[in-house]
Amino acid sequence: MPRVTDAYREARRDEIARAALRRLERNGVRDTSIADIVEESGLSTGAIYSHFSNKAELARYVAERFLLPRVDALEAAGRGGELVSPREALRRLLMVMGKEGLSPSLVVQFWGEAMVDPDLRAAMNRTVSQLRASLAAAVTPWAHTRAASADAAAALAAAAARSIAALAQGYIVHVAVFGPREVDEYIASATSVLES
Amino acid sequence: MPRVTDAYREARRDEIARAALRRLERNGVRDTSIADIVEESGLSTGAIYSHFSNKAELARYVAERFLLPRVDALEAAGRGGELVSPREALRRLLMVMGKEGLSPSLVVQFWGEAMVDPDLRAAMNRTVSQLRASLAAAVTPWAHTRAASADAAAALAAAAARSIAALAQGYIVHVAVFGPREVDEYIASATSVLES
DNA sequence: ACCTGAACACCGTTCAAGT
DNA sequence: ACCTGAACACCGTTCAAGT
Repeated sequence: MPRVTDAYREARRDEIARAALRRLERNGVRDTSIADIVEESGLSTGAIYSHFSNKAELARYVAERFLLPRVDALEAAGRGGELVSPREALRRLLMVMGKEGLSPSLVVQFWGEAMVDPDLRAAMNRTVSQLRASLAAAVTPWAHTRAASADAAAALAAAAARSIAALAQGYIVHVAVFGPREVDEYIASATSVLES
Repeated sequence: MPRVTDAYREARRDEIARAALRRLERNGVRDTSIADIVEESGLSTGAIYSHFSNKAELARYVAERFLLPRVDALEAAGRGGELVSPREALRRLLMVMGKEGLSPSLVVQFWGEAMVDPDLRAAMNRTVSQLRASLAAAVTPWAHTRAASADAAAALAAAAARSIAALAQGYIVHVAVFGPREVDEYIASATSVLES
C-alpha cells in the first residue's frame, strides 16, 4: 500500500478520534453514542466503521493516543543527571498531569471500561509501562546515590517508578471523585499518614 | 402503610439487588442487562421496575448496600482507647477490604459510572463519609497523643482519616488494574517514595 | 399494590449499493 | 478503497391488562 494512503488513513483515524474525544470529555463514555461521534465528525456511521472495527477499538485508540501525559521534561531532567528524588518525581508528574493528558474523570471511566475490556486493559498497561520507564529514567541519578552497584540502582529506580505510578493513580481517582486538590498538600498529608 | 408491607418491599428490593450483584460481579456493569437480572432473579421486567425506577437507581442501591467494608472492629479498637496510628489504620482497612466489601474491579467500575451519574456520585460520597467517620474514631486516641487540645486532636484525626481514605482508594485502583498486591509491601513501598 | 410481558424508542453493528 | 445510510438485533423503559 502506498505511503500517502497510510498517512491518509492515520489522519482520518486521528480526525475521528479527536471528534470522539471532544464528545467523551463532554458527555463521558457511557453517554457518547456512535451517532454522537457521527454528528461531531461530520462523517457517516459506515465511515467510522471502515476505520475502527467497533466502539471499543475506537475507545482504545483514544486511550492510547491521548491518555499518557507528556513526561518528557521529567525524563530529560533525569537523563541530564539532575538529582530527582522519587518524591520530587511524583510531585512533577502530578503537576504535569494537571496540565496535560486527559481529565481525571475520563481516565477513571477508562479504568472502569478496562475492567470489562481485556484489550483496553492491555493498552492501558502498555501506556503505564512507558510511563514507568520514563519515571525510572528520571530517578536513576538519585538511585545511584543510594545503591552500591549499577544493578542495584536500576532495581531501586524501577521499584520507585512502580510506586510513583501507583501513588499518581491514587491521586487521579481521588481528584476525579472528590474534586481538585493541591498537589503539595496531597503529598504532604499522605506522607504524614505513612510516617505515623 | 402497614409494617409488614414495608418489610416485604425492602426484602424484595434486597432480593433483586443480590441477584443484580451476582451478575455484576460476574459480568461487570456494562455487560449486565436488565434481562440478565430478570433471568437471575426469576422475576419479570415489570417487577424490577416496580421496585426500582431504573437501572441507575438499582446500581445505586447495590453500591450503598454492599460497597462499604465492615470496619466495625477497627472503629471499636479506637473507641476502646487502643492506640491505632494512621498507618496502622490504613493497614487494617486494606486488609478488611480484601476480605469484605465488593471486588476492586466492581468498585472501579462504580467510580467510572459515578463520573456520569451525579446521584451515584452523591451516594458514594456519603458512603466514604461514613468510612472517614469510622477511621477518625479509630485514630482519635492516637491523635490525642499528638495534639495539645481536644479540638486539635479532632482536627488531626479528621485530616488523617481523609488521607487514609485517599490512600485506600489508590490501593483499590492499583489492585484492580494491575492485580493483587501484598498490603504491607504496598505500604512500605509507598512510604519509601514519600520519605525520599 | 404488585406483577406480567408485549410494545417502543434508541443503540451498536452490518451490508448492499454507490463513487 | 472508502463511504453511504437503511436495516437488524438488542437494550432500557413503559404501560395496558391481569391478580
